[in-house]
Amino acid sequence: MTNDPIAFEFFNEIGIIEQLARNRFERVLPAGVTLPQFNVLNHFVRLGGERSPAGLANAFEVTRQTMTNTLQRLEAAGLVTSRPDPADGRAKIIAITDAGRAMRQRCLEAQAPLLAELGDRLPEIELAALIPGLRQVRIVLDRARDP
Amino acid sequence: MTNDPIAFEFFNEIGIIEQLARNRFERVLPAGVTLPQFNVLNHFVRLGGERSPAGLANAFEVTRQTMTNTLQRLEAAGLVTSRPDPADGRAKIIAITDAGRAMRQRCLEAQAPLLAELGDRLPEIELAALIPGLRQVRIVLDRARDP
DNA sequence: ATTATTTAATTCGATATCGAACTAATGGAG
DNA sequence: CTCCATTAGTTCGATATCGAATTAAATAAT
Repeated sequence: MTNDPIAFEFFNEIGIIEQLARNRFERVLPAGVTLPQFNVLNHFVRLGGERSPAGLANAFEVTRQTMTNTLQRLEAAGLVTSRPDPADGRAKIIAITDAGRAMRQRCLEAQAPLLAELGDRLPEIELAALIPGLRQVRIVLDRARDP
Repeated sequence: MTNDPIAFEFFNEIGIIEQLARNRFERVLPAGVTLPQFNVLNHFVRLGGERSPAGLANAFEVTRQTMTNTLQRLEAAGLVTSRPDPADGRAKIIAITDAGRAMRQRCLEAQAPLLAELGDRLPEIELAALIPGLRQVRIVLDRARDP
């Protein structure tokens, strides 16, 4: 149908899927919480401990400016706290609050029906089969960053 | 490592890849042209003819508001033209200009080195193997839209 | 020890994107 | 024909995201 390079087709599908998935996820999240915000809360709950803004930016592959923005909104909503790093005058230390944990839980519950619905339509086996290949692509792209 | 649902892992990889790929694409585009803008120009050149804003919005899976925004920027830059649809008083008809075609060509040339670099690191065979699965996921997600 | 480079975080301006709400035109139900 | 629901396009406000530039602190180089 088209004779675009394979890479074009590939990234086209990726882009469309990302858009559709983000949209569906965001529509079921509790009011005021966005997907990037949820991802940060989820990160804290899953991995525990505290993190620097730069560490979070790195983990999510966004710039520090972007993470600053997201963290400011989370802090304004009382979902995370921020304190100076005693060991490094430039740095901050971000921690999740109890309200943040509760909100993350609410988000999970809100998403459960959506995940179940997707599970009906997309057998997990099919998704699982794609993950190793995607991970490899991600690693290659990641390694090819700015250097 | 984690015991998230498979779907979570999947969409996580999708999201990160999309972000990295978009970033790399945009950095090689000529100044003033963004990825969504290029995609519209490319669409016109590949498929020919004219299109309504709503048709373009549908093709790219974005809202009409978003497409209005992109088209206004393209028109301001002289890369597309807009005229009323004689058959429907509400509608517009968008067409690419010669400048738009030239710009699309410049974008392709600017991206060639990047595609070549990716080709070195990501054998096309691997990408090609993932495409059918991705397409299926995309179709399922697309079908599950707003109803 | 002084200087230069790197790193952390931020601010600013731009674009994309969505949802909500609006206007105008179309088209179908009575 | 009249009224109402639908559709096309737009405007507005919010969030995410990046690149560029700034400030301050840490680290390396000399």
